[in-house]
Amino acid sequence: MPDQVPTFQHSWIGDQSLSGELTDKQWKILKAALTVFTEKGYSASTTSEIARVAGVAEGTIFRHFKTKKEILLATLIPLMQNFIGPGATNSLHDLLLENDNLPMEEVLLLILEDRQKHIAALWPLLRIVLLEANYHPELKDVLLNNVVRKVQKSFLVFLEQRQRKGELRDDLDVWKLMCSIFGGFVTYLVSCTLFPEREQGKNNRQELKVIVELFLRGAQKQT
Amino acid sequence: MPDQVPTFQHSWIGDQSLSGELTDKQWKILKAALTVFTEKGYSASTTSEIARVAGVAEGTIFRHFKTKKEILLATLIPLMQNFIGPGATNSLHDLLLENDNLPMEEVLLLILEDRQKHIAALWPLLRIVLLEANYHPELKDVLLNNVVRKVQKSFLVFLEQRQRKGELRDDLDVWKLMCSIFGGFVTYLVSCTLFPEREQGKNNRQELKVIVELFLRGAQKQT
DNA sequence: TCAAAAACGGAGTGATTACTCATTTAGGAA
DNA sequence: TTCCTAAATGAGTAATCACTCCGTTTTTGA
Repeated sequence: MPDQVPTFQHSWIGDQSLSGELTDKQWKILKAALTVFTEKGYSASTTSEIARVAGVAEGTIFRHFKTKKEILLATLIPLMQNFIGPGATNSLHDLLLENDNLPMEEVLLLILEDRQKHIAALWPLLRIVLLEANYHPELKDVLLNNVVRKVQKSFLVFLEQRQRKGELRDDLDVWKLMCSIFGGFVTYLVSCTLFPEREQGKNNRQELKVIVELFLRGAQKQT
Repeated sequence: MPDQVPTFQHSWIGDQSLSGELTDKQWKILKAALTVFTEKGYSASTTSEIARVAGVAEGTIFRHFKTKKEILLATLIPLMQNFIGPGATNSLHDLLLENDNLPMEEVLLLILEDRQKHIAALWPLLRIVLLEANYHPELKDVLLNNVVRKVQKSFLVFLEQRQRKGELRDDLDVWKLMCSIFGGFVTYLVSCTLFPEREQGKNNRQELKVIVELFLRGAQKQT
């Protein structure tokens, strides 16, 4: 059997994303684990394959991690805490600071375009996190508290500011407004991957503009 | 080890949902398989546990199904074709026929309430279907063609009718309108399960009304 | 009523699993 | 060079996996 070449390169992972103090071997193991888990899911992955991909002996793996599950957690939890979470909020935060004076419509478009690129780049990682969070409560906790809640908070603050400026209706909960734009956006992303034929040849920015406009017509203060 | 009592009872499955011609044993096996897969996922489930839950010998399983994967497909594919798919479209179809004369807002509210109940009742089944579709293309195909596309079509027809009546804007694709209401609705459902504390004590119907109103303000023809 | 056929049971198969452990290797200090 | 220690190794282990085989029981049909 020939060696399989991993189809998914984790080029976006910096050394600091997994943990501060990692030996060369630990680093190789976690990177290999991420590759294998990403391709087959946790249950269908084997420690022997992780060892093979990492280029170390199987015994070495269990010198650094007590169990297979510990490998999963040691891989995904630091990535959520140090990479996915900060990556999601920092970029959003900067974007909001820099464009505070722009009209709502343009800021939202910038945000959605930025998020779309970000999600696309991280998709293999996000996919395995979302899937495995269903079976491992430890992952679900970290996902909720270090990613979901933080992104929510940043975005809610932004919407509340705009609400105070009078650019958004104040007769209903900002949460509902967030659900509306978030839902429309995610549904568009899903629709792009499930039905690529539908979105082919269309201008992505134009499509995002429609989503923003549809949201704002519902969410803006009545003139 | 004491026998485990399945925590998820598939009381909603009718005999005809899985297949027309099933022996008693086959029926027991598929029901047990569904229970076990639902709890642990496909990869982490074992044929010996399925046999135990079904109350048959492990050999009996492989008399009826060649492989473990065949059990998965024989369980989920008929359920999608005969139960999830029809259940989703029939109810929608009836509801639209009966309330053709009602204003858009009320019909949408009825639809969302109906869908919410339906999804809640089927959730354990839908969950395993959505999760395993990520790893088994055969499931993904059936899910797309026998569930997603059919629901879409029914709903698109409804929206197009209302568009022709002048109740919805005709300056943009109905698809976008569908994405908008669908996204807002699904996001609300997800938010209810992820953050139950947020929705506790609130009137569900009232919350759905807000979603509908938010959508319609964006999607209705400007007066 | 009875023989042929089909269904069933459960011990058993080799392969594979997560994980262990005695041994080897590597690298720095004396 | 010669230790010493910690890291790395890979053959090995018991358990478990999906799946088979064959004797027994049940069903079928005439």
